[in-house]
Amino acid sequence: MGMADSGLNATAAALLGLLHEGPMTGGQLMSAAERKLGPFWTMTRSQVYRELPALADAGYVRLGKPGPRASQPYSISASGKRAFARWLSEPVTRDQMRNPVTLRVAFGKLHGRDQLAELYGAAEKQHSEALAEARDAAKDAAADGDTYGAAALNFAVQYHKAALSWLKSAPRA
Amino acid sequence: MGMADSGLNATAAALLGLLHEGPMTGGQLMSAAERKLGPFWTMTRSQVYRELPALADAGYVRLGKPGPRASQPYSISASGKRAFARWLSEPVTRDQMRNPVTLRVAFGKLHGRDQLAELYGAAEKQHSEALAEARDAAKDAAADGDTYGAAALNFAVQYHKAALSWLKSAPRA
DNA sequence: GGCGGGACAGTACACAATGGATCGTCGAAA
DNA sequence: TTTCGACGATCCATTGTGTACTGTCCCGCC
Repeated sequence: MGMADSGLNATAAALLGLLHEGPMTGGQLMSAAERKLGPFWTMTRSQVYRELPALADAGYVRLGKPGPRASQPYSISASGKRAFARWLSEPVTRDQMRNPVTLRVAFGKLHGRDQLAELYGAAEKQHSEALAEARDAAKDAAADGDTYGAAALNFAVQYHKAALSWLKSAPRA
Repeated sequence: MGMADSGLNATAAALLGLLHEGPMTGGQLMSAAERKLGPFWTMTRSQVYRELPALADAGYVRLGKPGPRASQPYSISASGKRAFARWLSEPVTRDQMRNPVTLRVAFGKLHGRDQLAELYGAAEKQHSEALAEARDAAKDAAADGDTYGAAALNFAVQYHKAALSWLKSAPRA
């Protein structure tokens, strides 16, 4: 029952996880993350490019030969794999929710009526688009035989469906 | 259609929203936020105590007479109400999701089998508890005649229900 | 050829959010 | 009356977000 602290934050761990598939540059990691994890795990370039040198310092990744545009390939090391495995066995942090639409709805009494309608419209648009994206991504993952990836993406699908159905029942005025 | 930038971040706006119900100290704001917004909007003490002086500097809240334990009551000012109204009319930021359980599931192939079962168990526990809390809070809000508050809390209810049902179908191995 | 403009890799920085440690004050139990 | 625990508040290190910027490469075009 490995419980030793991996010293990884979730972002670093996600990068190490992705690197299990092979060496990638920062840009490639960004797009892989967006494609495979994006719908349920946001990650920004700033974070990626901050963690990568830190991971290298820790010896968890190794640098390859710089490519075009100074792009820098990274590959995971044996100790990186060990750190990732340790991270997997750590207890999950309580999942946190910060939903800006819901926050506004909570103060619905202070809205003008048309404001609320606009809010719902924008929210429905966002969730519909995100739902479509998540569905596509899940289909791709399934087609690749990536059962776990598809399952994870399905979480996002369920989330957006729930949000959409909640929106339909939200108080109009 | 007021689109002028309110200059408020979501946390500051939430505080101003809560202060529409009357003057409160930092501690009272914390508990009010936890009770009424907690299930769909996490907020930490650090944030609250950082925003409050900033809000006072901006003239959006006024300080009352210090109470016991140096507790400091704040009341919203007219310009604070205006700033809040402006914030309400701003476009919502894209809602972002960072779900640590799902992230681990995405790397399910790299888990040991019993690790995955443990993960699901812990996640189910968390969501069940959160679901119960959200339900209670929604009931309280409804009993208070706070339709919007109840609707907002119902979002959390739907979310946790969706998460729980997703967990049941998640790949076991 | 050479000179645009645009896409892309990476950097920089300011601001926001999180979590944990700490400190003084107050109330109540021992 | 002392001590202990809860509470209000503060601080700080780390993490996350958003935007603007640098340089480089590609491609079409004259």
